[in-house]
This record gives sequence, C-alpha cells and structure tokens, in this order.
Amino acid sequence: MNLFAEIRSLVLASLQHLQAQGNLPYGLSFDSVTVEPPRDLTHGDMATNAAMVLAKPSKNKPRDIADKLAALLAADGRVESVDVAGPGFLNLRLSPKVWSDVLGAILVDPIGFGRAGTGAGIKVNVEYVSANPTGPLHVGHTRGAVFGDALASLLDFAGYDVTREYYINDGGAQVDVLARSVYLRYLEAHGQEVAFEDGTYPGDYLIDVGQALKAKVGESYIGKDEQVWLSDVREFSTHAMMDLIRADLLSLGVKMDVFYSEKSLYGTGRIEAAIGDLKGKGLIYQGVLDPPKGKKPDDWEPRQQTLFKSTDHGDDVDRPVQKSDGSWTYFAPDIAYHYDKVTRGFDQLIDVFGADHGGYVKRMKAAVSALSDGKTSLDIKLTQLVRLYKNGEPFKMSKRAGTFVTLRDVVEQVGADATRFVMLTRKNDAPLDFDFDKVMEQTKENPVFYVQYAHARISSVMRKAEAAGIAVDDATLSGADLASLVDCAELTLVTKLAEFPRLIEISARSNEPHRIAFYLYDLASDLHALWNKGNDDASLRFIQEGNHATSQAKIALIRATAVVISSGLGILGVTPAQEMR
RNA sequence: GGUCCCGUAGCUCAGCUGGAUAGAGUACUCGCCUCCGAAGCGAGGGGUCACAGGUUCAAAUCCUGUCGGGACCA
Repeated sequence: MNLFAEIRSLVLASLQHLQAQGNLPYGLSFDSVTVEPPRDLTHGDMATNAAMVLAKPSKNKPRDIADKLAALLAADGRVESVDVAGPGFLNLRLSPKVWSDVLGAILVDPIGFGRAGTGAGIKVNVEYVSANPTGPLHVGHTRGAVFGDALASLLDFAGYDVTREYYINDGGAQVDVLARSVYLRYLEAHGQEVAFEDGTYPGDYLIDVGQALKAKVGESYIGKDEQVWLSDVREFSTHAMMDLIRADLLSLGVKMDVFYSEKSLYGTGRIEAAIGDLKGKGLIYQGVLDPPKGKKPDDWEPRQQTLFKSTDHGDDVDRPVQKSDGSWTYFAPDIAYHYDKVTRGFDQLIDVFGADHGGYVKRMKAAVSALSDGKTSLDIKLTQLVRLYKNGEPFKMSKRAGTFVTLRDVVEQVGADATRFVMLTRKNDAPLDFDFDKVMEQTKENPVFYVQYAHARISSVMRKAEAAGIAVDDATLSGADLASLVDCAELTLVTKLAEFPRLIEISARSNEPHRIAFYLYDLASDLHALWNKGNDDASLRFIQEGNHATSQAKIALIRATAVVISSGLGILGVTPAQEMR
C-alpha cells in the first residue's frame, strides 16, 4: 500500500475526467505531475503540482485548473479537504480513515508493508566487493561490501529478482605474487630462513596457508623450480584466500549468490567469444592510439593494438583489448565477464567499485551497451574513501607499519550492526568518517544507537502492556479503533510511516540505500518526540491505565513504527534491538 | 592536459523524477524526570546553497563557464 501512489492515481483520474468534460485538452503528458509530502505539515498531508505543470501546455491559468481539480478531488472519500495555495499548489488533507488504514495495513501484513512491485520481473545483478584474492578484506572493502549488500536487499525489497555476485580476480599477475609468497611461508614452515623481497606479500595471514601447504604436499616442492609448483600453489592459495574472504564477509552478514572466477574466462574461448561479438558489430579494429593529452608521455610510443571502438558508445577514447604481442589487456576479461552477465539474461547490471576505479566507468558502460545492443543497463556506483578515527584523532593505516585495519578488526571491535549502519549514513560517493569510539557511543549523536533505542523503547512498552493484561498481538491491534489518535505528534508519526513505501521506491530507483538510514533516523526522532510528550501529557502515554481500547490504539501506532523500523533495518542488514541494556 | 566526484549553518552532513519560509546532528544559551527506558525531548540564535550566466510559472537541484578540494588517466 503506497498512499502517495494511490492519491496520484486519483489525481490522474480526475485530470482525465476534466478532459472528458472538455475542461482540459487531450494529448497532455501527465508524467511530471507529482504527489508528495509538503515541506510544511501545516499545508496539509499531501501536495500536487498538477495545476502548475499543466497550465502552460493546456493554455490555462494554473488557478483555473486548480479550482476545477480541487472540486473533483474533494468529492473522493479519502480526501477531507483541498485548498489551493501559492502559485497553484493543491494541498490535500486526508480523512482520518486513510491513516487508520495505513496502520491497519502495516499490522495485517508486517513483513509485506513497503514492499514494492516496481521491480517485478526485472532481473538485476549486483556485483560488489570483488577484492583481489590476495589477503583479508580491509576497511575500504567493508564500505563496498555494506553498500552493495544493502543495495541488493533494497532492490529485493522493491520486488527485483536480485543476484549478489563477487568477481574473483584470480587471473592476473597478483595471484602469482600470492603463490610465491605462500611458497616462502611453506619453506618457512619447513624451518628455512626466508626473506620477503619487494613484490611479495609479507603478511602474517599467509603463515597458516604455508603450514597448510606443507601438510598437503610435504617436502615435495622444496628446492624445486617454480614451473613445478607455481600453478598448484596458486590454486591452493587463492582457494585459501577466498575461504578467508568468505569468512570475513560472513562476519559482516554478507552472503554472495555467485563467486565468478576471472580465471575461468581464460583458455575457454569466452574472451574470444566476447571480443568476437564486438567484432561482429564492427567495433573491433587494429589501430594506434594518440598519446594521452597533456601528460608527458615518457615511455609512450605509437603501438599497433587491437582496439574496441568504445567511443561509439559514449567513451572518450577507444580502448585496447589486445596488445601487439597477442596477449589480452586487463580490459578484455572484464568485457568477457560482463558479456557473460548479459547472456545470463539480466535486465540491469550494477557494479560497486571503489572510487579509485572511477576511470573505468565509461569504458565498462560502453562495453555493456555494445554487447547488449543497449538493452541491458549498467549502473556503476563508486564508494568513496573511509577515513578512520580513534578518539577523534585520524588513524593512519599503513601496511608497512602494521597498522592495517581489516574488516575483521572493525567487526570485532564495534560489531556488524553498528559497522553496517554507520557505513550507510553517507551517500556512497561522499567520503565517510568512521570513528571507532563514536560508533559505539550510546548517545543520540550516534544514529545507530538512536534508532535502536527507539525500537527498544517500543519493545519495552509492549512487554509492559502484556504484563498489564492488554492484548497486543498484531491481529488484535489491527482491529483497534484508532479514532483516539488525534494529537499532532501521533499524526506526524503516522504520516511518516505512510511515506515508507514511497521511500523504498525512490531509494530503489536511484540505487541509494543511504536514504533508508536517514529515514529511520527521522522516524526514530518522531517516536522519541511523541514519547517525551507523554512525559508532560499523561493522555499521550501509550499504556492508559484501565482503558484497554485506547491503549491498544496507541500501541497499534508504535507497534507499526517498530515494524517499519525493523523492515528498514532489515534492508540495511541490521538487527533491531529489543532492549539496550 | 583530460575524465569523474564534491563545494549547503562555526564543524559533520541530509535535501525526493525542479516546488512553497533551505533541514538535521554537533557546538553555544535556556527549559523538561513523583510519570511507559531523560541513553531522551522542547525552545533560541546561526545561510550570498563556492561564483557568474542560462532554461523554467518555479533552481541548492537541470545546462554552460570560472574558482576551489579529491580520485583516476595505454
């Protein structure tokens, strides 16, 4: 039940009625007609701009359309009053029954409220994290993991058919480096002195892998040429790293549907097939790129390469896919991977990358556009840096100094719930400050706490009500007579709840889960405000001594609030708290 | 040099497919616990939405340019 969508339908029907009456010409587009909450609640419950946007194309005065439209809208049972304001806004006040219907809808189907049909039948693939399988995930990956996961949940909630996917970069030189590093740890496990030169990974996390390799192959790789062991050790090591990464992700509550191996693209003809598809479209040619403009091309030399004509699909320059020696560029497997996603039948692709991959966006979009003939959309969301703080002081991360903060460190210190929520309190493309101390603070300054506290307070009331012998199951509450909810703090809360389905649609459409976090903060604020009003005015307390009917009405309101908080937190991957102690 | 992101209250940031007097937290000042969880609430001051043009009935929002910060660039 999306109240705003319902009223918008009413507005559109009324406009069509005006057309049938000859008061409005046919052939107008109603696309830009909106129904939204007014900024100022004293204006009413909802506002529409219909009269203003249609004035010019219909050659009418906004005021005239507004008056006629107002008369029609006022005739609907859901509308209590309509007035024309400002340059031609129509402000609607809705009848009390509408609001009790909203609460009823929430309580009759707590899990379903807010779920949208906007994504029905649309298959979307969300690729996120996709960290190199060379070590544990660090704090930067954490943001991408949380963002991608919340986005996937949001789309799922909005009715999309979502696949969560991780692309394993196990085909490049970095996994050879990993294998050599593990080999050193293997020798070390056999008691040899080893030195980690430049170009190897000295991290402690490989010690266990070296031990495990020893347990598996014994002494058979000692003193052997790289050719003998490299391939096997690479396989062994990447598996070990992926086990580590999977465990890291799980500690955050992230579960992928698909892990897709880059290596599986090589030697299987799949890169050739993808490039072949582009070639069939006349988008592959031999050529020499111009030197990068402005930059001193120290080592630049004109080189004949195989190029993808990405400029046909919005890129700035064409991109090499195959070098003159016949080897693929790093771009080629990425094309093949996205080709695979396209052929798997997804309607929409979303890639979540770190901001340092920003330069990759245009060519990737060009590739998907070309491979799918523009039928599959690709949205690339970049997550900006996370700046770490401790006690308000910047906390510098350095691999060399050993002050390298892993995802696991963060989760173990502050917990998965707080980590996830805080990571979503910024837009994905804005840098994020993450202060280890503030995240755990139990004050309103900490949004995680603030929202959890609201939910815990409601749970507390529910427990008290039950102890007082008041029936507070959803079935009973959904049938409560809500006529006693008349205070403006109560009504503010109901209207906020009614916005939830609309929020889901907007957030899903723009792929912005952070909106949920901000909404929940506002919702919690409205709950706290009502609560405290009850401190001054006993008639606003949720449990009314000796009056079960009124108590049930008030509890229906806060129970519905708890339902929405719970749903919203669920999308963010955060568990609602029953108590804060 | 080019591409992308950002510029909103002292500070950290929201701001809906363009909508009414631009919001929240923080900080500062002042109020509210005999009472469902005060870990909370209320009130007050604080703004040239970087700047200049343009589109529009309407611009923080869209377009162009300038300045400033960041990321990236076979």
